[in-house]
Amino acid sequence: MEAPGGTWMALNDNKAGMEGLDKDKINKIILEASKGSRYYESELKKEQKVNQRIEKMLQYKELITQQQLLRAQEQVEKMAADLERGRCLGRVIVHVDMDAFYAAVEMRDRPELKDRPMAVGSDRMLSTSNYHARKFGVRAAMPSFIARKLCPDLVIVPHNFEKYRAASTEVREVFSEYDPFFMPVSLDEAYLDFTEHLRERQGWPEARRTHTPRTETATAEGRGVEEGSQGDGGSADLSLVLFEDDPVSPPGPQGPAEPVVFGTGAEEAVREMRFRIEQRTSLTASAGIAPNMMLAKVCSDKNKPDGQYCIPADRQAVMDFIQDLPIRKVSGIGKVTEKMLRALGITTCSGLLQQGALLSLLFSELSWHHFLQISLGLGSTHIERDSERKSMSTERTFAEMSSAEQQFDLCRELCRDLAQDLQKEDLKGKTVTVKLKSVNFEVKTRASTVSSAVSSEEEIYAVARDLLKIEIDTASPHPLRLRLMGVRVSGFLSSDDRKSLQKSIVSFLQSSRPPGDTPLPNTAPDNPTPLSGGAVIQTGMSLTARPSKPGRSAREGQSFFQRAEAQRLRGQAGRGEEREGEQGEERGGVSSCSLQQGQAGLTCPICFQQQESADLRSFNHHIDQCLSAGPAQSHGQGGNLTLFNTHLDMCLNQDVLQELGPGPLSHNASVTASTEGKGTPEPCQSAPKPSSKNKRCGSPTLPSPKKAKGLNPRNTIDRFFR
DNA sequence: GCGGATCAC
DNA sequence: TATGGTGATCCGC
Repeated sequence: MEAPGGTWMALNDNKAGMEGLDKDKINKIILEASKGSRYYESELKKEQKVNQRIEKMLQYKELITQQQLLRAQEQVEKMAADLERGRCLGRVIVHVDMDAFYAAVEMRDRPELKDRPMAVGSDRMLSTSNYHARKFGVRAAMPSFIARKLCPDLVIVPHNFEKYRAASTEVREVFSEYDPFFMPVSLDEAYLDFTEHLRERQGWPEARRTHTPRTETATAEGRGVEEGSQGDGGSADLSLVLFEDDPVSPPGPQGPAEPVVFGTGAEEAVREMRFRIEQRTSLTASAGIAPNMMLAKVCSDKNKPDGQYCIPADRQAVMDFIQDLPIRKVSGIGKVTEKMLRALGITTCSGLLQQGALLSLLFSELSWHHFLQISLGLGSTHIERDSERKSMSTERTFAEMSSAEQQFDLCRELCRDLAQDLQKEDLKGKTVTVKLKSVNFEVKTRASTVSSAVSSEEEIYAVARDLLKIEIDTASPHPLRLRLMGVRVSGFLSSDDRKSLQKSIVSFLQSSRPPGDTPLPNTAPDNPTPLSGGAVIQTGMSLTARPSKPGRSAREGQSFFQRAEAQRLRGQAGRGEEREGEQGEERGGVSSCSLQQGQAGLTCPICFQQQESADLRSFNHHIDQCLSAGPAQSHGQGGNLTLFNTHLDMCLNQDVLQELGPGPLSHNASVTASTEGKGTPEPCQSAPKPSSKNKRCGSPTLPSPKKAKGLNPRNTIDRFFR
């Protein structure tokens, strides 16, 4: 999905599809509609702040001496040389982006929308628009009332996420044939590593690269008649084979459903993938091919819609491409950064390189390293799957709310929703954050970290309520006039915490064994208060057990069975509407439970008798029975317990799963290992990711941050601009 | 750990 | 009349 963009209030002409209305006219309409509104005033204020930041930066720049600059220049050059040495051109990275995804899905399913300007969204805000509407200046993240002013005939279609998810699933199935470990960014976007595919593809016979177009009548709507009103005329007339890549003969002109043969090179392979996506979904995709993710992402935008662009694996080609590339095109450089850099006279990537020394003196280390990498056309060459989530939140915008009572009610409601979401992923966190936005669009967040992780409505609300109360009391006697409230939970238990809890569970289970049995040497030493049997029994009684009280140790709020269920559900449902929990399908889940589930059903960990039903709920019920009957009932054998321990390990701990070594997960495991920075035997190191969570630079070819810091600790003067 | 900002989608 | 929701990260305290 295209980013909102826009330079403050004005229209962002960054993107394609701006042929219709006069840009000035569009901007005028937007301004007219916005002027005087609280939103507008707030935007002005924000802009002022940025301007001040820039002012400070420029003032500081004046203080920089020639000598400082020379020293900095040296340092930057050294760093650039190091980066250059680590440059990797050996991988073929592809970024795929579906064209106007939501809008395209709606148009596919409702052909009458096809030649009308339309957008997908709510009454208040648009998610995306079709290319027809874009000519009017109607864009993603635009409020609907402005869109209607720009284009009175605009049709606004409400979201239908089920459909988008379904389409996305189909697209991803195609992706996985080229890279089973592709990295989804959102429903409509992904990075793929084509390197392996291309290696294999070299030996493929033509037949394996031949695809027959679907006939027009194959599906309900078909892809309809492209009227070629947009872009480069759609892809109905696939002129695929006239590309350089492969000498295969073109199909006869307009032959009915003539098979299409694709070449063996990167561009042909990507063309083939896009062709298959369109055949499969009647949706078009754009793609970028490049030696790294940063470049691939920029490339996919270049020939949008329904096009692709390739930067060959050649240093000069990369540098040529980078030369005049506007910095704003690079993912991670947003409105504010662009403006700050523009104030320094930098608008293109080559400018970043030329002004490297200056930037190293004006920006934080992380920032100027990032800039330097961009300026050299470097980026990550390894595609890592999503890491574990770090927070979960829910927030809502509403008509002005000033009554404290209502605010507390709403807060509770948000906590309830959030608790439900947390439970779906079986998460507990220690930090609760409340977000408030006033009717003047001023945003405040207030956080509190508690000693034991929370996940239930009551637990979260207990914290959130206090935070909210402080704000209300502080503002008193004035009421808080809110337009938005949100609640977030973060600080999730680490996998180490999970391990320790899982050991605790095991030790609990041991405690229910008859005396005389030697206990497993498994008790968590770092958990001074192992779970009391009562606690587990209480909270583990059933899947509908009420939330646990505060003050308990980690994760005990849910039984193992609840968690197994949660994990299973996780494998089916995504995380959210737009950004899904992608790796759910590949990791863990019920598949790892086959150890016990297998043919006959599940084995009860208490009585060690097989249960017929594989249904977790009834199984859980059985456990309840067993537990109520008391430990005296249990008569397990050591063998079974060991087996069960193993099972617990597998089900409870995804890290353990990965450590289990080769197998379907080995790729993941190796990726994880390499990102740990423990020496990467790979031919290509992942370029140090600027915005990576890893503070240290992953590549051994990089100078240590320490060195840079020691050189000029005061270099980082971002704070002067704030 | 907290809070404000920035960014992506 | 009227400008979203979710998640991540960075920076300076």
